[in-house]
Amino acid sequence: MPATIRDIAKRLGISVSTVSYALNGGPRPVPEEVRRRVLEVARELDYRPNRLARSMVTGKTETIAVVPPMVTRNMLRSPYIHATLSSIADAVGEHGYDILLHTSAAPMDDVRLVQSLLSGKVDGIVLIAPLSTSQVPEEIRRRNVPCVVISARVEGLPSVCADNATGVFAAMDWLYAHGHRRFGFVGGPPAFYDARQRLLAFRRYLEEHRLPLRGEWIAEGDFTAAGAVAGARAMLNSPEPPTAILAANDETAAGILQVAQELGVCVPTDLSVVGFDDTPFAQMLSPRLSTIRQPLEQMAVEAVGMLMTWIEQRECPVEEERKLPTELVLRESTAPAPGLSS
Amino acid sequence: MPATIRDIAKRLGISVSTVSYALNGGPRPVPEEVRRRVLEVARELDYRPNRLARSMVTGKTETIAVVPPMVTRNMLRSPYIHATLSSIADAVGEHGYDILLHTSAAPMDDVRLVQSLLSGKVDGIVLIAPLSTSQVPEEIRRRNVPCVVISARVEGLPSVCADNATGVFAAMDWLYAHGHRRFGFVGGPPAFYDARQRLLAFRRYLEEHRLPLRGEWIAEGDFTAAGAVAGARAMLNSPEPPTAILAANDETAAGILQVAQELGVCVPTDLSVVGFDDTPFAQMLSPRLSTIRQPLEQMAVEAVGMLMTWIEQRECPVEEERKLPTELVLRESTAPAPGLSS
DNA sequence: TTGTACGCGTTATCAT
DNA sequence: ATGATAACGCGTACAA
Repeated sequence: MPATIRDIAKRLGISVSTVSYALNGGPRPVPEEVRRRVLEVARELDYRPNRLARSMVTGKTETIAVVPPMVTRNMLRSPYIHATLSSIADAVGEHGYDILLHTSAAPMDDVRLVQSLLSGKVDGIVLIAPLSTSQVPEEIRRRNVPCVVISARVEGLPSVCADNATGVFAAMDWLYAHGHRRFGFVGGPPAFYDARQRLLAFRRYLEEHRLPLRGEWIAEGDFTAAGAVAGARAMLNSPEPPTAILAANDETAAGILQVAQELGVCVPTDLSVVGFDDTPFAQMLSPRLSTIRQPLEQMAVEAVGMLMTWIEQRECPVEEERKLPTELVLRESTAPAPGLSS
Repeated sequence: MPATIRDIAKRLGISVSTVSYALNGGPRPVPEEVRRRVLEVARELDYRPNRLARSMVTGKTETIAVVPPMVTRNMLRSPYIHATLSSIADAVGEHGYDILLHTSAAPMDDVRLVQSLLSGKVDGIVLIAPLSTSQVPEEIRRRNVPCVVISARVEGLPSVCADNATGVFAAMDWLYAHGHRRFGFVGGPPAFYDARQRLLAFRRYLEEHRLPLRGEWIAEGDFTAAGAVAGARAMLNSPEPPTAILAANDETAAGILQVAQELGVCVPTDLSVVGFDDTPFAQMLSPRLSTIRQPLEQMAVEAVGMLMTWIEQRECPVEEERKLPTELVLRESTAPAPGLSS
C-alpha cells in the first residue's frame, strides 16, 4: 500500500502539517534542513499523494467533463463530435487538466447525468451541442457550476458558436453568382441549434433574393450519410430538381454524393453540393467536397479559455456568447450551374 | 453548498451511519419507517453524495483511464485511435464506468504520466498500442494496477491484439492467386507492435513463396497519408515497380492512392493497394479501399472485460493474451495483376 | 514553531 | 436488535 504523509511524519518524528508544508512549499515556511529530509524520505517511500484526498480538501480535481449531445453508444463516432473532442482535449491540455468522458450503455436520463456531473468529479463542464430538448444545461446553470457550451446557445451560460448564417450566405452567394437559382437543402435534426440556424439562413437567403422554393427541395436528415439518402433521392427525382444542394454537415453531403452517383447525376457538372464543418473526410470524398469550414480548434480554445476563467475566478464570465467566423472552402463538388457556358 | 449525510442525520436526530445504510440499502438493515423518512429528507435537501469522499473510502472511482500511444497534441485525431477510443467508450459504458483521458500540452514524460495515473483517480487503465520504447507499461506492471493492453504485447500484462499475420497472409494470398508477384510494403513506425508484426508477416510471406524483394519495395511511413508519400513515390518511380502494395494502415494506403493518381498510375488496373484497419474512411476513399479489417469493437469489448475482471476479482486474469481474427475486405482498390486476361 | 481538528461517505466495531 | 463512532487521506486554519 502506498505511503502517506503520516508515514513520512512518523518516520521523521514531525507533524503531518510540517510534511505537507514541506512537500507543497505550503503556506507556512519550513526550515530548509527539514524540507530536504522530507523530500528524501518521500522518495524513499515512493510517496504519491492521494489525489482524491487532496481534491476533497482543495475542491479541485483538475478534470473537466466533456458531454456530447447525447450520451449513448456510438456518439463519439460522429466526425464532428470527434473533431470537437480532439480540439477540446488539446485546449484542455494546455491548462494541465484531464478530461472525463461520460459513457453509458442505456441512454442516460438527463437527471442522472447531471447528478453524476455535479457530484464532485470535475471542476467544470463543456457541453458539445446540447439538444434544445435537453434538461442538462438548465440543471447545470441552476447549480452555478462552471460550464461552457459549444455549438448551441443556452440562456445564462457562456457559449461559443460558429457563424452559421454567414457561412451559408457565403456558399449561396458563390452559387448564385455562378448561375444557380434552384437551391435544395438537406438539414439536420431541429433539436440541434446548428441545424436550425443553417436552415433559417438558407430560407432567409432565398427570401432576400426572391428565389423559388419547392416542397421537395427541403429535406430533414439526421447528420449522417444514410439519413440523407431518402431526402436527396426525392429531391433529385423530382420533376424540377435543384441545381445546388446545401447539406447541414459533411456526412449529409456524403449521402447526397452517394445518391447523385446512384442516379447518374454528375457532381459538379449537373449538381453542386456544399457540406458544412470541413471535418477531415471532406477532402477524402470523391469529388473532394466543397464545404463551409467551422473553426473547431479555435472554438475549443475559446470555450476552454472561458471555462478556465470561470473556474479560477469563481464567477461566470460576463461575456455570454462568442460567434466565430466560418469560411467557404471550395473544392471539387461545386461548379457553375448546368447550361452556363462559363 | 450541497447537503451531506450529516445534515440529514441531524435533521432526523439519527446517526450518520443509519442515514448511509438507509441510502445505500447498506450492509445493515434499516427499519422501513426510518428509510422512508431519510429518502424524503434527502430529496428535500437535494442531497448528492460527494463522489470523492465515497471513492476515498471504497477505493473505487468507477473511472478508467485510456492512454493513447503518446500523450501529445492531436493524438486523438488518428482515425485508428479514435475508433478504438469510441469502442472502448461503448464497452466501458456497459459496465457503468467513465473514461479519463489524459491530455498534455508538452509531451508528457512517462514517469509523470504514470504518477498521475496511479494517484487514485482511476480503477484501471487501458493502454492503446503503447510504444515499445515507452516506460509506462513496465511502471504500471510493477505497481500491480489493473491494466490491459490493446494492440501491443507487454510482458506481464494481459493484452488483446488483432491477428496481423493472418490478415497480411489473406491479402497476399488473394493477390498472389490473382497473378501478383511483385509486392511492395509501406510500413509504420517500428515502435508500434502492429507495424512490426505486419512487416514481419509481409517478409515471411515473400520468403515462403520465394518471391523477390527489392530495396525500394519496402518503405517506412508514419501511419499518416502524408508520411507515405515519399516512400510510395520512390516505389512507383523505380524501374520495376511493384504491382501490389500493402499499407500498414488505411491512412498510409490513402497516401499511396494519392501518389498513384499524381503519377498517372491507375488503381486497381495498374496497381493494387490494400490497407489495414478498415476505419470508416476506407469506404470513402476513391477507389473504395480494400483493406484488412481489425475487429476493433470486439477487441475493446474483450479488453474491457478482462480489465473489469481484474478490478473486481482484484487479481490479474491468468489468460495473458488474446488474438482476434482479422478479415480481408475486398473493395475497389484491388484487381488481378496487370497483363492478366482474367 | 509544532500539533490538532475539520471535512467528506462508508463500514467495522463498540455501546446500548 | 439498533444507535453511535472511528478510521481512511489530504491541506490548512487555528490552537497551543
